[in-house]
Amino acid sequence: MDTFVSQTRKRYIDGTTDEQREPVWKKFKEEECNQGIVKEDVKEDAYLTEFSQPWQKIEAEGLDCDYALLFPKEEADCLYTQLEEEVVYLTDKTKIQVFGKVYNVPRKQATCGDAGLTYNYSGVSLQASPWTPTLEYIRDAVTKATGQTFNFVLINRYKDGHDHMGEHRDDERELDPLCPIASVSLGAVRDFVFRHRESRGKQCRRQINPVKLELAHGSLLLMNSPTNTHWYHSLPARKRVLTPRINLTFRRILQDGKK
DNA sequence: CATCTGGCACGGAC
DNA sequence: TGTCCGTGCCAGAT
Repeated sequence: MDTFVSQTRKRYIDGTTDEQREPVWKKFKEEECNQGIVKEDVKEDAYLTEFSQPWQKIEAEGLDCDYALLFPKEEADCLYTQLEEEVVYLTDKTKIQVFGKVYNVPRKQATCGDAGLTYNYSGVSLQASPWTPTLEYIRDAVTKATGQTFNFVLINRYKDGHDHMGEHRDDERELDPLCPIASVSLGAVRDFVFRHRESRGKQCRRQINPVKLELAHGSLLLMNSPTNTHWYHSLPARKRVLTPRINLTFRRILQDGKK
């Protein structure tokens, strides 16, 4: 089922392309967040035709993302099930050090990628396992949809709404800063929050509203340059979420850490 | 890329 | 309709 066309120019829900369009915004909470939010009630099948991609642009000062439903529900269900069988997560010895204390990460992690790649963050060094068939399939679907290639994927599994990830930037040295990061979501819908680096803290320099999204089952969020240099992102805990979410972030890693 | 805590907002019970 | 109270969310400290 070759639903996705090799087409590097993205087409949006309203049929326009990058050159033509104005950003389309939807408010998340009217009072708090007048930046963009992807919360359209999309009838996915209506947009996932053979010839168009239903991209939505998410923009703010220094933030540039594209969001689309990459997989229809049935296919996303299937991919989720296959990943649950295929992916071998690191044992719960995945530790992280913050403010001098060592913690287990509040989620499960795995890494796959081309042979020999390692990924370092917050003092942890993760060696890439070989690609699995399902991960290769998803990677190739992302490449067809975006025109971008990737040599590595970080897999995070959040077993329920208690699992989460704190605010951070993906600013590792070995990441190609100009290559977008492609985030594929499968399973439970979770909130996702961007916060501008200069609008954090009690006496922050500037008042810039956060950008809040819901990441749907089967969705793809492309984080384009320079988003990661200006904005932190997080996956906050959501107590009412009772089912798992698997997140795949496809990246391009530079072999010898040059920048 | 962590947890902990206090303040606050929201919503259900009555 | 008003108040009380439990829950969850967020921001700040560490």
